Amino acid sequence: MSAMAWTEWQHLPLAQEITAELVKEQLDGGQSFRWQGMPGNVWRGILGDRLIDVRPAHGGIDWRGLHGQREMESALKKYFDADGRQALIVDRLPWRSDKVLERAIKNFSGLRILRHDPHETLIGFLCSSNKRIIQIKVMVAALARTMGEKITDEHYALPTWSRLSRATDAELKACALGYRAAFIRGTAKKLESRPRWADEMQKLSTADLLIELQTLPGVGPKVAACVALFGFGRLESFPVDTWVVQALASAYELKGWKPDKLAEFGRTHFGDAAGLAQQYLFASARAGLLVVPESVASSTAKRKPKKSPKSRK
DNA sequence: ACCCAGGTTGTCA
DNA sequence: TGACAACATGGG
Repeated sequence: MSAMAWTEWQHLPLAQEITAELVKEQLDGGQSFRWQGMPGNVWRGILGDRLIDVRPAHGGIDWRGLHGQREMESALKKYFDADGRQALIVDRLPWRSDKVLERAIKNFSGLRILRHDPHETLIGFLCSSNKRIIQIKVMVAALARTMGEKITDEHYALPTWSRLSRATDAELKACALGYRAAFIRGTAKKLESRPRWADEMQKLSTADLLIELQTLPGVGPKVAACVALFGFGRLESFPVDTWVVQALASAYELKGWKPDKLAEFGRTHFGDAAGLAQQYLFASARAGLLVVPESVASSTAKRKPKKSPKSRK
């Protein structure tokens, strides 16, 4: 394809207003690894085999896509929760009795869990261990460029599990996955013969889904929780990563708790939208905006200040 | 040069 | 079960 043929910009109303900062947090804050920032608050991303631009606009978002791509608007409506279903769910969180959560929600008011494709989510988070978000994006883009279908000269869809199962050592090496290459290949070997794996897993309860996902190589409790949350829309799934460990330790006085215990705390304390709560806490912690209760603040104030991980991104 | 990164796995008590 | 190092790679 020589020149990209874009449609005209079109408007998609969203049930709740969205700011440029929220769009950035949602598209580039660790939920997705397939968007890149462009001039003018525009974000260019790949949804399946579609190349799409979006930008915040009054009352919703503006978007455009390449001519000939199918079902772009319906895909975006689902992706951005245009109906506003999550607003009702956020209100069910225990923010009335939880000052930390209340503040975290206010910090990123309107933040949503994007409804991603399971395949894309699984690939992304298989690459996520011991990597920063920016580096995960590089690895995922390399996988697409090396083995995916071309959309434009610069944009590629993600490869299928069937294709990934046939990846050569050289192809995987070119993606700079490190030890994660074995995760991708191992999971590909298990899923290449299950083209309907996502549909099959969607039928499972969330508890069973998490167990099923963890049978895949490279998928432990945290990656499974992320895939369930972002890829399968299970808003009760509560991923515990390094940021959440820090956040819960400092703001909820849960120092020394191990991840599985923290996950249990998250599920019971935050309830059926624990994953949404997690995302507000995650975003607030990364932005250095997490509120620490007085009792904790006073007890830690005497300790020598330790370097906060927020200085890097 | 050294430390860390949206963790998982294998290996020892 | 539970703690702990190893794991590849890149950036600060």
